[in-house]
Amino acid sequence: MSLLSQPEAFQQALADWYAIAQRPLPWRTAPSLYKTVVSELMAQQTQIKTMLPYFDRWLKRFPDFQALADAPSEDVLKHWEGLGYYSRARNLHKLAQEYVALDPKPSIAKEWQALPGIGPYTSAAISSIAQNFPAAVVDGNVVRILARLTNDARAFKNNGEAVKAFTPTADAVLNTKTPGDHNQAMMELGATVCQKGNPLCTVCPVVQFCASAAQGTTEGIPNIQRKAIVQVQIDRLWIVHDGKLLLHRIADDARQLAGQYELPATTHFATKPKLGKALATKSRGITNKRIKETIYPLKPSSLSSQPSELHWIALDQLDRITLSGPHRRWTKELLKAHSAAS
DNA sequence: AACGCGGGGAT
DNA sequence: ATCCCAGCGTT
Repeated sequence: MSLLSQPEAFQQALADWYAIAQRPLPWRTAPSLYKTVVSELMAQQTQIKTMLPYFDRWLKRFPDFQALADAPSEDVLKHWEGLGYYSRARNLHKLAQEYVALDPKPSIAKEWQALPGIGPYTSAAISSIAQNFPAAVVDGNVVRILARLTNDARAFKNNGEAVKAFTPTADAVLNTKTPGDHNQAMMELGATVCQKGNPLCTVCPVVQFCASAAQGTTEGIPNIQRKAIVQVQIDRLWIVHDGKLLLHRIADDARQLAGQYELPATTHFATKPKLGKALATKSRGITNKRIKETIYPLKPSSLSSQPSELHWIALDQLDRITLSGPHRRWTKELLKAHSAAS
């Protein structure tokens, strides 16, 4: 059996599997265009499992395009807090405002792509899933599946190059009768069976079409180069006084974490504060950085000056502001220890 | 074409 | 510790 000579047989095997194996996701049980749009924006570079609680909260607070369009932006950002890639939230907000004013509404992939936050992948996903438009999605899952099905061991410089390379194949195997289910089935297969490590070929519904399975080369495909990881060290301060915590507010026009709060770093002060024994050391990875952050306790009396971007936030008001994800978590941890100690 | 953007799940 | 995730916008 060959993928490209018998695309209909491949499509059928995939569809039969998807009908029984698909996960019950909240945007599948009672589908709507709005749910499709929200889920696709949230799913960009984010695992489905990670976004599920965010999706539910979002739908409760912003049940439709109009409610989202009317919401204040602080509210929108607050509901995205912790999910990362915050431009997605700003784009989704703008998208809702543009969408409610649009007439006629977008109905094909190219029209969706004109809206903010919608690129080639998301336009194909929305139009195929919600509007039965025949556009093939090419995400990380689809790249992996197609590279393996065709036993393509080429080395790609980055993910974008691989996406481009497999787009013609994705178009060629698309089931144009049921493009939405076909696209979701491809991604579902990649997420649950054709995984990066330990692919479950013995239960794969399309293994008979898979050239890499026949050759035993599946696990090493696709071959995509990665960027070097950069190590970063940041010293931060834990300054509590009179029931308030000193936090740094990132500028609204910053490229990174705009408008969000974080624990102040020593670099935020004109003269580096004198540090004692560390309160905690945290390590995390983001994109191509490995960040080590050491948090030092400091008495406010030892501060020489206070830059304007630093703000005292009452401890019982912390839930009202948006902190970057890890800093929200650490703040909660340290407050717990702080109250236990006092 | 290359780069920056977050945070977390899985191994 | 490392890879990668239902990618996009900017440079």
